[in-house]
Amino acid sequence: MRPVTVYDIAREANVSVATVSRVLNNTAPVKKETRERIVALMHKYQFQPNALARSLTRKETGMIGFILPDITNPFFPEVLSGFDYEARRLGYTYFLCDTISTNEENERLYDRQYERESQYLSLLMEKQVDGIVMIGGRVDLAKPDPELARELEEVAKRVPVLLLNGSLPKTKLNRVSADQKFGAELAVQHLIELGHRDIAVIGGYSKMTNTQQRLAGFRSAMKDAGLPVRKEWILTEGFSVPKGQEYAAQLLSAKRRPTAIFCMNDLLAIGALKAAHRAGIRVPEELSIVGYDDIPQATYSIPELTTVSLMSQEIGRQAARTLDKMIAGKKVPLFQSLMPELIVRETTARVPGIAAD
Amino acid sequence: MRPVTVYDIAREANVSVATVSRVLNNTAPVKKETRERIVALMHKYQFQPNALARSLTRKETGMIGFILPDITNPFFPEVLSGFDYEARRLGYTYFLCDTISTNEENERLYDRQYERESQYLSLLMEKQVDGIVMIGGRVDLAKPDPELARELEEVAKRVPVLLLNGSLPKTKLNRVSADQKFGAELAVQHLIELGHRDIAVIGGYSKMTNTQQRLAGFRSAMKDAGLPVRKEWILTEGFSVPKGQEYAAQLLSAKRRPTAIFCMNDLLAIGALKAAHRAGIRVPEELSIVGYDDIPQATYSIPELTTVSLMSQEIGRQAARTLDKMIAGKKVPLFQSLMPELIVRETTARVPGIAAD
DNA sequence: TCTGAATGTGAAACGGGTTTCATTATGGCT
DNA sequence: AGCCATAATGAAACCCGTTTCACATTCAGA
Repeated sequence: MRPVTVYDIAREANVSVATVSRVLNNTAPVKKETRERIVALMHKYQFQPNALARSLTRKETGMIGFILPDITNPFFPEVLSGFDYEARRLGYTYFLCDTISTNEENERLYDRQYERESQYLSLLMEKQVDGIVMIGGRVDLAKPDPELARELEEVAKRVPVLLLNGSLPKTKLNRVSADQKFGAELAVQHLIELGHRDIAVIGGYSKMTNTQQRLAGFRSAMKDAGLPVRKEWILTEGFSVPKGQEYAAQLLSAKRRPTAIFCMNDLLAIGALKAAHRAGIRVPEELSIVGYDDIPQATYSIPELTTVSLMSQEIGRQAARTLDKMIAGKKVPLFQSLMPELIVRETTARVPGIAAD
Repeated sequence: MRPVTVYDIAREANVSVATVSRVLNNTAPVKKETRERIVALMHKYQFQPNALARSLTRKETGMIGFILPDITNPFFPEVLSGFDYEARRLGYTYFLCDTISTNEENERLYDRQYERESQYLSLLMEKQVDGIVMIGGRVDLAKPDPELARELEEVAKRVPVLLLNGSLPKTKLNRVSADQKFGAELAVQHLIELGHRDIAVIGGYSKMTNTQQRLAGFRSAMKDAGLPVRKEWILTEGFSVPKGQEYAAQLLSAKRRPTAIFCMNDLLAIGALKAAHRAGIRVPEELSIVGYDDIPQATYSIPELTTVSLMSQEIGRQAARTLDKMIAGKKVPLFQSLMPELIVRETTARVPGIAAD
């Protein structure tokens, strides 16, 4: 059976569709009894206006595209849940666009990710979304992908685009990010205050903006404290638990080993925790570990992770609010920065051999 | 600047819009040179067909609504990622509909969840989605919510609806689920084979179908082995890490305590692990723990969790495939069941005091 | 009583595609 | 040479709302 339309309602109410539309949207006064007759019919037939038709003329859909690299990475659900909260409140629905591929064996493949980003960008345009938010992937590259830059600028001419936790230097795209350098400084300063001098860093991808900024934070904190940075204690390229375990195992098996490890995310920190455990090294007594992101899992581990909170939910919320303003044509700052917080839990302690104050 | 339409292309190519549409969709033969002329113009202007307009006539949108209770619960991203994989392959995009509320303090509120489900249902209808998949929430209630049942049956008349890992007894709604009872039997039999006789169960919600089924599996496995079930060792109402910790702590502090705990999900198991650690009880030497779901975090803990894999990704994939068939009007089985697998890792061992074979 | 403003309503155009139907040109085959 | 199937294309209707414009009423104020 065909869904009921404004025409059906109009016919049965003996009015024109214009009038039906008017009561539907409250856009013009309608005589009380006429209105009631129409409303009654709408209820009777459970009339639901076709959003496609409506959007076609109104030129707004209330739909947003959210492009992210991998929903199974717990950082993104956090951001997304903040975004969801505000977006829903503001009357938007959103397409989730995951750019990772998995093969039949459920292994994650990052190789075609960039291609996917482009595909989604044009798909979303066709779907006439009101706005697009992008996080991760090529947005995170320090050396901006010229292809993506060109593409995004093209897209941004037609529909508001917001970049989260990343940037595309040389382009004028709006973005909201956590201050990565500051976050890293927070973490490293904390370790230094605990007496650590031998601090290693693991994880991240050297090509990513975020990683570079955090590394910069690390370096600046070390420099401020007059501490040397040892190249062989900076192990990048990776963001997963296994990688964390691998790098930490490597560090811990060397003759000289660090007393603290700063991890580029919590997953790595969890891996480091496992490596320490396997090596029989106690955390935090013999080794301090600090993570980054403050995903929920940071409190699941034993001991619980000391970490830097990016306030992921807050980023998501801010994204929704900002995008809404952009859609409404209001002015928004080109760049919004959120200050991370250090969350001290159980994986950090005074450096071994130094008495507490 | 106004986006370019088929009319613009048609005018400049000196053809009618019908012809443009034909090359766009390859629905009828078009003379080679005409086609080339049109294609060239499409490239020149970067023509992107308006999906709204297209969907309006075609009466299909390629959009699906995915309703779930809480994206930050790691089980759902797993399912979703499987769903994403297949849905994308089949040419669908989907709206993510999270029904949980969070207040400004980021606390999760479950109270208005049911209301949200209903709101999303009608929103999705208005958006003209081709299909809807629902997981968790009221779908999971053993005593079906008559309101939801009525509503869903109404919706299902218009658009295919698929229920994941749940059911709505008395309704004829398609569903795909993991066999919860079987999964629980797997877990409990494993413990029994290791010599455990004193087995406790924690977590779940007594009103939920899944919980009841798993409990049934637990009971049947115990009965088959001729073991008694102690009421005070079944602690339900909860699915989180803190709850797991709380319940396990309670069990472990009693005079007589179980030698094994079967947890209704991995989050609870992680909590139990923490409780054991705090109580100074070694896992698995003194206490065996088995989880449920096999979320990625199950391998992050120390020791790694023995758990039951629901093959969450597989459920998501199957959902996408099935929904696609339903949309295409093909016949699909009313109920599809996936068999869970036991994943033995490090949290289970022979019961203390009994030598290995 | 007259007038300008506000109320109430319908006809028709519009948004941007798809699809049906009709028409003409073309090619293969007897 | 004649005929039918197929290719190639356009005009117009359609999908389902919104919006503009025009027109008729009603009402308050002078």
